[in-house]
Amino acid sequence: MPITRIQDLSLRKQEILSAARGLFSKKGFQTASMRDLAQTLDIKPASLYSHYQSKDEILWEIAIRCAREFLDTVLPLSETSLPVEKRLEQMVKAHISVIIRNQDASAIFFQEWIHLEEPRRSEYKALIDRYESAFIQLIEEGIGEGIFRNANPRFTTSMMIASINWIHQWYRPEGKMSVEDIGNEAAHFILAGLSVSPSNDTNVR
Amino acid sequence: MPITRIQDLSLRKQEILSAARGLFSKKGFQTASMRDLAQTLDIKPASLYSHYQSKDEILWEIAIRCAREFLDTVLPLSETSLPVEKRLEQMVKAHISVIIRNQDASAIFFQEWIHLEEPRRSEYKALIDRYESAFIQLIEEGIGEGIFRNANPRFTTSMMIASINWIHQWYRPEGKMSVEDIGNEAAHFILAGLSVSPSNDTNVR
DNA sequence: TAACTTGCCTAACGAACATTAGGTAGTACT
DNA sequence: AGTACTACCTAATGTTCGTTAGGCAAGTTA
Repeated sequence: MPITRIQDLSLRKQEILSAARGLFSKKGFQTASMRDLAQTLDIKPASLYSHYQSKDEILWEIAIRCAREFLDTVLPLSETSLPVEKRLEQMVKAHISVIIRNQDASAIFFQEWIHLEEPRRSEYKALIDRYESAFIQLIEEGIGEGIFRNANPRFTTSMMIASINWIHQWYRPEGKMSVEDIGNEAAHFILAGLSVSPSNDTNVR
Repeated sequence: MPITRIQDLSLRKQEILSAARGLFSKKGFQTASMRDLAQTLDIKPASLYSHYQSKDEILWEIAIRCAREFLDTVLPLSETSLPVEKRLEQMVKAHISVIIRNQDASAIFFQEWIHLEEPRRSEYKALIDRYESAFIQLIEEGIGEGIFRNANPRFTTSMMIASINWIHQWYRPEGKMSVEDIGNEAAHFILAGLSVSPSNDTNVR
């Protein structure tokens, strides 16, 4: 018996979460059944309930752990003493690396959480809002300093995060782009999109 | 040339599709049941089968019509005699206007089509690929002309479309941004992200 | 040794699911 | 008047769903 009472998940619980992540992200939460999950683990469906009380609880565990990973990894980078554009670049790259390290969980972080039952869904939504707010505030700060062009911070954040999140849909480790390549391309795209330098000829003001 | 011929629908069929669009986009295809759909229309579930043979067929009708709308509206703009960056700007704005005109259908165009059964799913996928290819080719053309920076065309297209598509998730007609505002912001963001002007970037060749 | 815990089992529950069979009014055309 | 079509109905099909009850064998602890 371990001395620490700080509860990490049992090995079995982790195995179940891992299998569920794969299933939920591949087929979607509603489509993946507890029977599917049990079969993946080579046990009977009822046995899952020795570990988790409900399907919703499994979704919740996956979602909340993934959310924490994003928040803990990315948010601290918004408060360093680096210049605004450097901070944003780091956040974008960090966000991408979290996606790629947790590709299955990311699908749940972005999409499947919507199927959480209340009150978990609201609690989760608040986390995401907090996450996005960090980006919005950073962009506002950059605009205030004249580093970024006068964009709509909320709109820009939405576009930015949507464009990055899509990575989880197509990224394959064996593909041509490395994580660094993706981070560089994405950061370049986004920072250029925010730069004050008048792009060569677009006539948008 | 046309992959699937779209015939005109009876009034009742249109009403069913309209209700289904709302339901599928709001709750997701799997979550929304034929019972839900029937209730929305104030008829019995079995009556739906007088009009459509299956739930899959309803999803298919919605998806394929929406796909046609995107392809017919946006693709012709890629072949005009305008400069590359102007064509891309028009395509982005046209894509956005289709999203906003068909907000419910767009959710299906982007996400719910995945639940189509074969062989419809593959046929649909081919349409989307054709759509994306037009953007990829345009970006390649722009890079070749030295108008766009040396980005990865496929990656950039993916980010670009993902960022625009997200609009259907939050746009509300009563919100602060008009369709024109959104089109301008998005086009600026994307074209600036592709411009050759080097911003503060680490890996410019 | 006895009690407790863990992790699985068999078996079944009620509910919800998409779908089908067969029928009936009302309307339109011949 | 007869035919055919439209748009719905009632009733039921078989399947799958999440979940529960109760039990059993092995390992751990007292």
